[in-house]
Amino acid sequence: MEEKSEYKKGLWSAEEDSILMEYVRKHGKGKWNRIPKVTGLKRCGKSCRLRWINYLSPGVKRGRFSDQENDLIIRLHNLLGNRWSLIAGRVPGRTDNQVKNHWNTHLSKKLGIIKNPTAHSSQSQTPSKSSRDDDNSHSQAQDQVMMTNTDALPSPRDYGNGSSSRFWQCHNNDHFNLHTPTPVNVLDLLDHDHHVSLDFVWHGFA
DNA sequence: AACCATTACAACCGCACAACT
DNA sequence: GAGTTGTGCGGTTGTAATGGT
Repeated sequence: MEEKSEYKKGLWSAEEDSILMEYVRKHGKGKWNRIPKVTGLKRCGKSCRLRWINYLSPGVKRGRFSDQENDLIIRLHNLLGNRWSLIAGRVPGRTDNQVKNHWNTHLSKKLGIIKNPTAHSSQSQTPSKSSRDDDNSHSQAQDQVMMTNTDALPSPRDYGNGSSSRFWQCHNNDHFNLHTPTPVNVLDLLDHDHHVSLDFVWHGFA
């Protein structure tokens, strides 16, 4: 479908950003694949969408994560696992990509969670997609953190993978109602029903 | 000052699903 | 119903920035 080198890759320039912002201002979000045709921008629609969502969108908060945000993310991760979009949906101004990166670079280290115990080198995990099959099989260290009732919840991966979160959220609507406009306060659930104590997690945190 | 290692973040890739034709 | 397109998600990779020697 797509020509091999038709689209540019790598970091976005300020000029490209302004083109994309102008397009969204005029046409609104969506139909990302039309952007290169309409604007002449040498970026695929997928890249445009990502750039907008993660960087250009006015609602995106930038800069350091606060302690409150860290705490929130840890709690939500205990509850939801790697459902980054769901977690990000509960952290105002943060995108799933930001949350995911922050978790992988900061929080997982601080919590002593080792992603892939066999692949010890920092970068070179085996790139096999098989990780999709067992990515919810938390490390032992993480299991220690998982002192919630979430084991009683169906694993999102039990329903397949990829966008299974949609399916999952439907099945859990009666439980958490995660994506409704007036959602149940997940933290309340955590505090009252799951008794997640993060004191042990936070000792040593800055 | 120069080099190397590490960190933090931006971006890409592949997959899956829903909507549309 | 089958095929195509658009979108969203999570994992992974690339690279700029920073720190240490």
